[in-house]
Amino acid sequence: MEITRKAPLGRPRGFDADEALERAMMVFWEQGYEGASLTDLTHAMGITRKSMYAAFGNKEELFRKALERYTEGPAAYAARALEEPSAREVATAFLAGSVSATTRPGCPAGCLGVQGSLAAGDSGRAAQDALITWRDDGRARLRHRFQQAVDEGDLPPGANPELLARYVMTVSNGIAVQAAGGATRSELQQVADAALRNWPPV
Amino acid sequence: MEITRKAPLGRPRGFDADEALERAMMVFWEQGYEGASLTDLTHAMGITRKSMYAAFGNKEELFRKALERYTEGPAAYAARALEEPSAREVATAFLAGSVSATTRPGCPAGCLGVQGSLAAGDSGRAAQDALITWRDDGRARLRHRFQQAVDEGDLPPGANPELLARYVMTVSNGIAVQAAGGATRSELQQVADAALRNWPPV
DNA sequence: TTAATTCTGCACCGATCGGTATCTAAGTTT
DNA sequence: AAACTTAGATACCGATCGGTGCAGAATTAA
Repeated sequence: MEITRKAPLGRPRGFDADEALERAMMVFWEQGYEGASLTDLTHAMGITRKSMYAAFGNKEELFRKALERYTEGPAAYAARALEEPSAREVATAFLAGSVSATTRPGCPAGCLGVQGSLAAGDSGRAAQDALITWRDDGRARLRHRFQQAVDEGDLPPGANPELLARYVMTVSNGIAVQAAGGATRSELQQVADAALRNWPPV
Repeated sequence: MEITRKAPLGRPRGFDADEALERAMMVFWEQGYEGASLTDLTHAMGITRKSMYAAFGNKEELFRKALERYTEGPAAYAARALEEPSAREVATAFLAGSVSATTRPGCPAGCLGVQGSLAAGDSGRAAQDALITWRDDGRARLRHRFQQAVDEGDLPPGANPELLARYVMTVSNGIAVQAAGGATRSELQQVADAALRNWPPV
């Protein structure tokens, strides 16, 4: 025992799995789950189909892993926003993060969590469900944070954390759609500012 | 000359083209452009591929016609909202219409103009562009209406019709995404109310 | 060296994609 | 009834879909 495995058995893979996943994420982000073919994906990843299947399982699992990477990368603003000291700052940071993430130069316009699979045929149902869960999860975290703000007296006792979370999430999703249609960063930041001009919107 | 064509030559079609288009619209609405296969579409329409091609051209034109029908049907709330007497009522009616159209029982959840083709591969680019144009058009109509409100003194002189239109459209798009994720009508109406609690959001 | 293991590259699988050719049946005009 | 035009059904087209089988190359352990 205690044999420290210095290197895995067999021929080592000839590509960087992290970078390949990053490339796959970009393709899904731009073309959506169903719109991204294995040919598109593997060409962007710089590997063959066989290598992709060996490293990631199948298209569906590749999408799930790309979504995880998206959460920890371009969408990390969401987790950071939750750590802001007040509900107002949480909402402000969340929307500002949405704006910058959906209009980042060098990345596809919009949000992978929205346009990855908003409507789908049979083959895309699993991805569609995964994204619904993903958005629900983000909304739940906002709700908890706003509930905490109510408990702390940061928000008035009558404030509705459920509604506030859905409100912020709705504006964020709308920003993503607008960005996918070509709206610029400054245009969307103005919208975000307008959405938070009276906060909380009781 | 002056021969009044009483009936078109040849065998008359054995199906109602309007109803077939309605069915196709529902399939595109639910599955998106790329997610809806010709098999899905023609089965729902109750006709054969050949009849579909003869009556509508091809899949892309079928989608465009389905989008027109959507505009005049489920999305007719938009045109009606523009006729409201004040900017506030326009925005209120527009968002209320969004809520009810995206959560209508018996129809797919969400908005065809958003989820029909938000992200797409090569084969869906044309549909994607058509929807971007469609949403831009709706936003332009809102902008003109709000400009009119400024001209009439209904909105203060400093109001920004461009921003107001984008704000309303953003919330509407967000409502569509939320609806696609299963949000209920009353939940979304609360969001719409919150978004208009201070209007205009200057 | 040898055996075991795993990655790569290529060809290939059946299924489905959007779109069409063909044939027959059905209707209209003359 | 003849001539003409179109609807409907079926089978089919080449291309692409997601996914694999297989042979060979590369590496580790013995």
